[in-house]
Amino acid sequence: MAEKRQIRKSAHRTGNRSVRMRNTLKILSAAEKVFAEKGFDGATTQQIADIAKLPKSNVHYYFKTKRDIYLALMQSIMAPWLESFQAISVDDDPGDALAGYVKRKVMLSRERPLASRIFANEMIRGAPVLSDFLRNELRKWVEEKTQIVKQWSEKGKMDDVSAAHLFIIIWAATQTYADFEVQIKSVLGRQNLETDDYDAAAELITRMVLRGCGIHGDHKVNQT
Amino acid sequence: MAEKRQIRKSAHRTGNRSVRMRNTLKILSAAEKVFAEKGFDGATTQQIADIAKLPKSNVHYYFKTKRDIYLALMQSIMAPWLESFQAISVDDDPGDALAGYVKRKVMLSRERPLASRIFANEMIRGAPVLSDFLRNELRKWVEEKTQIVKQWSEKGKMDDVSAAHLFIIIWAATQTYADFEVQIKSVLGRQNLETDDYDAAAELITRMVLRGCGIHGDHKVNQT
DNA sequence: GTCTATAGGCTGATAGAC
DNA sequence: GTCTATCAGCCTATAGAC
Repeated sequence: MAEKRQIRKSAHRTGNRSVRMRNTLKILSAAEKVFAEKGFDGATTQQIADIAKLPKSNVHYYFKTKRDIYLALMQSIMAPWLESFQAISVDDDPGDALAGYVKRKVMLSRERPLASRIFANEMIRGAPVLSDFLRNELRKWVEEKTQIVKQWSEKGKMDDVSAAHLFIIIWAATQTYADFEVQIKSVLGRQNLETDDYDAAAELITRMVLRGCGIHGDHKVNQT
Repeated sequence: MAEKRQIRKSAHRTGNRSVRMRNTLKILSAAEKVFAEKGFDGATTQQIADIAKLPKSNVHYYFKTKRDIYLALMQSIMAPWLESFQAISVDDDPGDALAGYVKRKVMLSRERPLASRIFANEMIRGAPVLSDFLRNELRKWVEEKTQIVKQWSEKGKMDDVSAAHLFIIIWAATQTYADFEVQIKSVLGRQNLETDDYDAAAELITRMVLRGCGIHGDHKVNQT
């Protein structure tokens, strides 16, 4: 009987966990759409529930508050951002490292445009949720890269440019292809952005970055 | 007696018009703050009224709906944008024209950051209000500039780059200093962005643009 | 032109039956 | 884990006294 109960309990737990995971993912996926388009204040739990095809109260069962959904979502959004941070070390060739970074960021804009828009909304609002991330992780990352750029320029591999401004511009140029997609489709006269468009973007951004840094020659893209 | 009435009427009208104008401006100024931070859906007429220091019903007296406030505001936001479009003609030196355009756009980001953020929100939402502007005016402007760039490159004044992608990147790089101001302050370790920071931004963006386009030499900034 | 009062609807969130 | 019913509060917008 003890065994029986344990089996039932276990089956029950497994069942719950898989249902929980499935619904949690449905909610986060729906929330990504709504928060990206409406911003935090404009988004409603009702819209999220509708898109997730769950009753609103069910959404509140998995996430106590709207803010909790937003926080969970922000975690999943920041993970790829942080991964793209790796690479770029002193031992790299600056041209390869920067070209690879631009390429990865453009790919991220293509693959997760909604994530990029939610991040943009968060920044426009003044980063109420990500202010710690900005002050700590990001700040520290830029300081590290500043040192690397300094060393690269001392070795004569590139000009002495401000790493902070350089990355600000790279982020802006790459993320704009996700955040301002409507505008870009209009300007390019496209119904949808295709591989060629993202390639053209990555190529021009890379050329501007490398030449702007005084880096010459061909560069293999540093895939991570 | 006819004169008297006319004088009174006239005085009355003048009084109304000046009150109307003053309050309309107060509302638009307040709305700029609220729409910039909360987006269209997140903004409330109550917040706008509070910041404008007017009763909410008074706001509805001047603008029938929240959307009307937004539309009026968008007009005032787009005016400087459209002005910055002028300049850049075939007769210009490409280096001077592009350097001047970057400079003006960075200045706009500094002077009207809220306007830039409202525009960003509008694009992120999918441009429900500005879609006509994107399809017509903006599209046409880029096509004109594409021709100019082509002629410049045929004359050997610059490389044959995509004008569309070039301007997309310039817009992104310059507007990011308004839209993502929190992030930039964090990364630069500043409490507030100062003249030097905007100058450094304009300088690096200009260098990247000019070198990316294969334009060499010094360039005077084309102020308009 | 101003402002109080209020309509009518939607919001985030919860209680409690199943 | 699901879902109906419901709460208190806020929302846009308007009516109507002044």
